[in-house]
Amino acid sequence: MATVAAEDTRAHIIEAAGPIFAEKGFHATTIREICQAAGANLASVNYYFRDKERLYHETVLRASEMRRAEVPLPQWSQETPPAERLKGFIHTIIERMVLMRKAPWQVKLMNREILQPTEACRDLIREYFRPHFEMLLAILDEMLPAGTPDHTRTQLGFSVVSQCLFYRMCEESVAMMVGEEELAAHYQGEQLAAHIARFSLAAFGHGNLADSPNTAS
Amino acid sequence: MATVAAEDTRAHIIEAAGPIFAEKGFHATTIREICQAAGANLASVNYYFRDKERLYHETVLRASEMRRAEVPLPQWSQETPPAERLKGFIHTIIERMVLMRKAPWQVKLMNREILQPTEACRDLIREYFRPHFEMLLAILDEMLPAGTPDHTRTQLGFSVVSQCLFYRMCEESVAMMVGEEELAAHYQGEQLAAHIARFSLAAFGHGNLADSPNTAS
Amino acid sequence: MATVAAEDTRAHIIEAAGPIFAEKGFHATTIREICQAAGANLASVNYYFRDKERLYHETVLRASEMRRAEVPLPQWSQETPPAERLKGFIHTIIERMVLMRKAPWQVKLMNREILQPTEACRDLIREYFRPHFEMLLAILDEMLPAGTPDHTRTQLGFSVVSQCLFYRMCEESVAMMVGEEELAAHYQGEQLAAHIARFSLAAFGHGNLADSPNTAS
Amino acid sequence: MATVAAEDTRAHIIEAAGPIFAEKGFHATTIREICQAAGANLASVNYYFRDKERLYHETVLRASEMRRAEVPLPQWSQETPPAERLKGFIHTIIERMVLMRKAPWQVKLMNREILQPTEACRDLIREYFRPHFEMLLAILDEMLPAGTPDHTRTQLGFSVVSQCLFYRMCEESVAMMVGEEELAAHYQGEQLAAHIARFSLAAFGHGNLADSPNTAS
DNA sequence: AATGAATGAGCCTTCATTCAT
DNA sequence: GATGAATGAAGGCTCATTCAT
Repeated sequence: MATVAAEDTRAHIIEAAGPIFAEKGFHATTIREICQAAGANLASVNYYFRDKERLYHETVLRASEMRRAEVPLPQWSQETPPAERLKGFIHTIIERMVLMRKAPWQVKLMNREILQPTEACRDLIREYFRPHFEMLLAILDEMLPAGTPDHTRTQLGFSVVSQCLFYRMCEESVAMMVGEEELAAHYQGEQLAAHIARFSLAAFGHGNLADSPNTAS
Repeated sequence: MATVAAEDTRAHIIEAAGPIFAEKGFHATTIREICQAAGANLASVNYYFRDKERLYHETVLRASEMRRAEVPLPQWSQETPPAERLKGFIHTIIERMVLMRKAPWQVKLMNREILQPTEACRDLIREYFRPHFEMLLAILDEMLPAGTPDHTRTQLGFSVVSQCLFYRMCEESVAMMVGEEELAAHYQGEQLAAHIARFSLAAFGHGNLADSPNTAS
Repeated sequence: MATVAAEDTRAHIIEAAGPIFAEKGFHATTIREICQAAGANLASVNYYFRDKERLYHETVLRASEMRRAEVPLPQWSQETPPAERLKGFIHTIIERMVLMRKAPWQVKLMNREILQPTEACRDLIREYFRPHFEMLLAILDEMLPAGTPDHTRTQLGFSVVSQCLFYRMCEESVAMMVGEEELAAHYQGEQLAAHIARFSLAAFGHGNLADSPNTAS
Repeated sequence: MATVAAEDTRAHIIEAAGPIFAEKGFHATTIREICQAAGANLASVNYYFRDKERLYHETVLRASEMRRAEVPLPQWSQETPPAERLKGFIHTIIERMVLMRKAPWQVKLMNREILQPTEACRDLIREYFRPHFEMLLAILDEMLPAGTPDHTRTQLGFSVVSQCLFYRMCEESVAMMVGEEELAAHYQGEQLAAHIARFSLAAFGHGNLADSPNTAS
C-alpha cells in the first residue's frame, strides 16, 4: 500500500489499542483483540511496531498528545491574583485528568503509567507532567514566603496535585466507599475542584474552610 | 503429612505469592513462579486454593492482617488535642501504607487493590480502610464547625488521606520527578508525615505553613 | 474399621460408581466423582480396588449379577409350543436389557461392555450372554429343520437378538429419528417385544406379518 | 504457506484424527497424539478447528462423505422385483457400514456416533442415515399391505437394519462368542448379507428359510 | 509492502496415584 | 486398616511472534 494508507493503518491500530490498554492493562490485553478492533491483520502490530511493548509505548505517548491538544492550559492576565490562578489550575487538572467515571481512554492510560511506570513514563513526565507542575509551582511561589526551601515547594505542590489525582486513581475504591448515589450528587468535576481549591487555599492562608460555602453542596 | 505441615505449606505459598503478586500484578504472575519460590509442587496452588484467583484473594487479605498486626493504631488520652491526634494518625498511615522505596509487599499489594480493585477489595475496605477512615473523621469532627455536611466531611478526609497515599501510589513517578538524591534526603516517612500534617492543620486553621519549621527539612 | 464396615465401603463405592460409569463411560468418569458420591475418601478406590480399571471391571460384573437376580428367566412347561417360548424369551430380553429411556445403570453399563469390550467382557459373556443365547438356540432348534448347520443356527439367533439390542444400543439415535412423541407412543417394552416376536416368527414360518395386528398400534 | 498447503494441512489433520478417534473415542484421544500422527504442530488443531470438539465433529462428517463416495448406492431398473432390491440394499449397507474386522476408520467412527451421539449425530442422521432409511422403506412398501401404519413400517425397517448393524456394533463381542476361526469362515460381508436378506425376506413372506441354501455356508 | 499460515513456549487446570501417618 | 496430604504427568488451549510469499 501507499505510505499514506500505511500511516492510516498505524494510526488506526493505536486508536484501537488505546481504549483496550486503558481498560485492561498491558498484560491482559491481547494483540488479537487490538487487531480485530482495528480491522487489521493479526501480524500488523509486529509489522508496524515490532512488538506489543512498543505499541504500548507509542499508544501512551499518543494519549498525552491528544489530551494536551484537547484541554488547553488556562491563560491569565498579569493582575490575576494567585488565589484565582490556583483555582483555575486545579480546575484544569481535574478536567484534564480526573472526570470521575467518564474519563476518556487517554486519561486512564496515562494514569496507568503514573502508577506503574514503564519506559513510556519518562517521556510522559517530561512532556506532560513536568510542565504542569512547574506552572503550579510558579503560582505557589506568589503565595509562599521568599526563601521557602525547594523540597518544601515541591511537597506543597504534591499536596495540591495529590488531592486531584486521588479521585482519578482511586476512582473505584472511592465509589465503593461512598456509594453510587453520593458519587453522582457530590463528586462531579466542578464540585471536586472547588473543594480542593478551598482546602488548599485555606492551607496557604487565603480564606478558611468555613468561607464561601461550597456552591455545589 | 500432618495438619501442621499442611498449614505450613499453605502459609508458605501465600508468603511466596505475596511479593510476586505485589511486584507484577495478578496477570503477569504465574503460578509456576509462585510454586517455585515456595518450594512447592506446581499443583499445590490448585490443591490448597482451588485456583489462582482465590490464592490472590487470600493473599490480599493476609497482607492487610499482617500490616495491622505490625503497625498498631495510636492510643490517645482524653485530653490529647485534635491537632496532636491528627499528627499521630497521619504518622501511622504513612508507616502502615507508605514508606517510600522500602514498602513491604503487603503494602504494595494492598495498593494494587485500591487502584484496581478486584473482589478482594470489598473485604479490604470493610476490614481495613473504612475503620481507619472513620477514625480520621472523628478527629476532624473536633476541628470542624458543627453542621458540616456529610459529604464535605468525607472530602476533607480524602484531602488528608490523598496526600498520604500519593507517595505510595505514585512512588515511581515521584522518584522520577525529584531524583534519587532528593528522595533520600527529604522523603523519608517522618518528613512526609510532618509535611502533610502541617499542610492539613494549616487548612483547618491550626497554625500556618510558616510555623514550626519542619524539623526534618 | 471392622471387616463388615470395610465390605460396606467397598460395596458402597461400587454402587456409587455404577451409575456414573454407565452414564459417562470409563474415561470421562473421575475417581473424585465416584468417591464423593460414595461419601468415601479420595484414596479409597486405590485402596480397595488397586486402580480405576479394576473398579470398573468389578462394577461391570456386579451389574450383571444384579440384573440376573432382578429379572429371572422364564420357566415353561414341557408342552409350551416353541412360538410361545420365543415370545417369552424376547419379552424377557427386552425387560432385562432394553427398556427404552429408563434402563437402569446396570443395563447401560453392560451395554457399554458389549459395544467396547474390555477385560470384563469375557466374564460378562460367559456368565450372562452365553447362557441366554444357548436358551434361545434351544428354542429355535424346535422350529428349524434337523441338520441346520451350526453357524446358521447361530446367525439366526443373532437375527433375533440383534433386533432386541438395537433399541438399547441405538436408543439415542432412534429417538433422534422418530422423535419424542412417537417414541412415547409406540416404543414401550411390550410393543417392541410384540413387534420383534411377530417379525421373527414370520421369518421362521409361524404366522405372517399381517396376523394379529399389533395391539399397541 | 499458500492456501493449497493450508487445505492440505487441514485435511491431513482430519485424516490423522479419524482412525484415532475411531479407535479410542473422543475422550481418550489427545490432540497431541493427533498432531504427532499428522506431523503437525500441537497448536494446529486449535488453529484450524478452534477446539478439539469441532475437529471431532468435522471428522465425523468427513467420514460419512468418504464412505458415500466409496460405496455408491445400487441402481435398479423399474422392473427389478422388491426382493431383489432388498437384497441389494442389505448388501450395500453391509459394504458401507459393516465389513467385520476390517472396517475402515470411517465406519468405526460413524458407529460411535450412532451409539453415543454428540452434536455431529444430527448431521449424520440428516445426511446419511435418513436417506438410506427412506430408501429401505420405499422397498418395504412394495412388499407390505397398503395401510400398514407408519410406526410399523418404521419398526420393520429397524428390524432389517438392526441385523446389519449388529455385526458392526457388537463386532468384538461376536468375535468373542464364535471364535476367530468361525468368524473367518462364515462372517464375511457376502455371507452376512445373504443371511440377513433370507431371514428378512422370509419374514415378509418371500420365500422361507429353507430356500436357496446360503451359498457361503 | 503487507499478510495469511503456522508455530513454540507457556499457561492454568485436572487427574490418578502414592505416601506418611 | 484407612486416610488426608501431596505430587508428577499430562491435557486442552492461548498467545505473541515469525516466515514464506
